Amino acid sequence: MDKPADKPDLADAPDEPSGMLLLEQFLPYRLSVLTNTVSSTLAGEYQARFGMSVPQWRVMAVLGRFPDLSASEVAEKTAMDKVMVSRAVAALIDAGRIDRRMDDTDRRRSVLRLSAAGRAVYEEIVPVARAYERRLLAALNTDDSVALDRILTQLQARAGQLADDR
Amino acid sequence: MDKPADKPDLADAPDEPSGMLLLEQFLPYRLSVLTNTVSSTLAGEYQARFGMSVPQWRVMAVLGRFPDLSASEVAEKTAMDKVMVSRAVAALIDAGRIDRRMDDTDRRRSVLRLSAAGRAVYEEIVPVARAYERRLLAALNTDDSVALDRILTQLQARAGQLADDR
DNA sequence: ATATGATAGTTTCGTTTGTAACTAATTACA
DNA sequence: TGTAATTAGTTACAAACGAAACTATCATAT
Repeated sequence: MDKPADKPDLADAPDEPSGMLLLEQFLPYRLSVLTNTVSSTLAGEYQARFGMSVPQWRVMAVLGRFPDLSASEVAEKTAMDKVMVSRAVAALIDAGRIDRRMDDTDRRRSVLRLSAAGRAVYEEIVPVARAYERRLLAALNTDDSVALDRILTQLQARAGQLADDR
Repeated sequence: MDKPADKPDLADAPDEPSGMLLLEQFLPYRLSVLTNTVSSTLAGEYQARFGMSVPQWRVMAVLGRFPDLSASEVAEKTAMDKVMVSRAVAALIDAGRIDRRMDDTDRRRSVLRLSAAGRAVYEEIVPVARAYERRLLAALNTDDSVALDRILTQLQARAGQLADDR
């Protein structure tokens, strides 16, 4: 109560006058820059080689792990919306990388899985993706790696709540 | 090498067979989902109220802190490319939120700063942005907050390197 | 049965974005 | 000097995206 409310402990933080915002210390901004760097670098690895977009790769990634999902199940697991899934699926079918068959008991649904060619591509990309992640995480010591896992889980949960209460 | 490779127990178990990739544990994916959640929630706060896009807000944020930058200096500080800065600046001038004057000693450059109206908007948004960040970080304990700051710095540095060696 | 509403997925349309080409001004240097 | 190479910033065009409208099928209820 007696603490002067506007003198937070700025000791090791570069100054940030309370009427201003230092973009380079602002968490949403830092996350955005990092994510852009990471995902465009990683995307570069498979875009050039396989002509595949990020949404397409996400669809393949989830079908590689969970075969026989419907498009909306894919949407749920990839955090993509159904329009984007629809377009990615169309392109992947066109490229012969996934197969679709209609569900007999519900003819609105279709069931998706990697084709043989699709699985071959998947199995080439997975090690590349893992290698990238490994090189990235090599920047952290073991404790920080563990902390990051926990932190991301907590931030995502909170960010989800904050998005909901509006 | 002799490990039994085929446990048919793929259900929901968080193990990650080496030929597969569990999207929900993959760092680039988790970063991407978190960033989308965070920045669309935050953007919602000022888009509705001020009709301002994310790129526009970034330009204002950096000009609020560092007046009299050129467009390319803004680009550098915001991690945006010059085309996007050009468009955001045009819209902001149009909305009367920033002023531009030509540099006398180099007539290619122009020098940008918030107008009075722009500063008023800036001063309304800053507390909203800070409040959001504070609520987000409240999900973490002090140690993890400190760790996150360090981790983001290290990951960004590494991601930058990895992006360069290609 | 048939009307109502919900769900799966696609198409359409306007906006945003990225790449490349462009204009204009400045610097390098021969 | 004068010509080539850089740099600041804009414009043009095509691809990517999100929101909303749409088609088709299924579920529910009267």
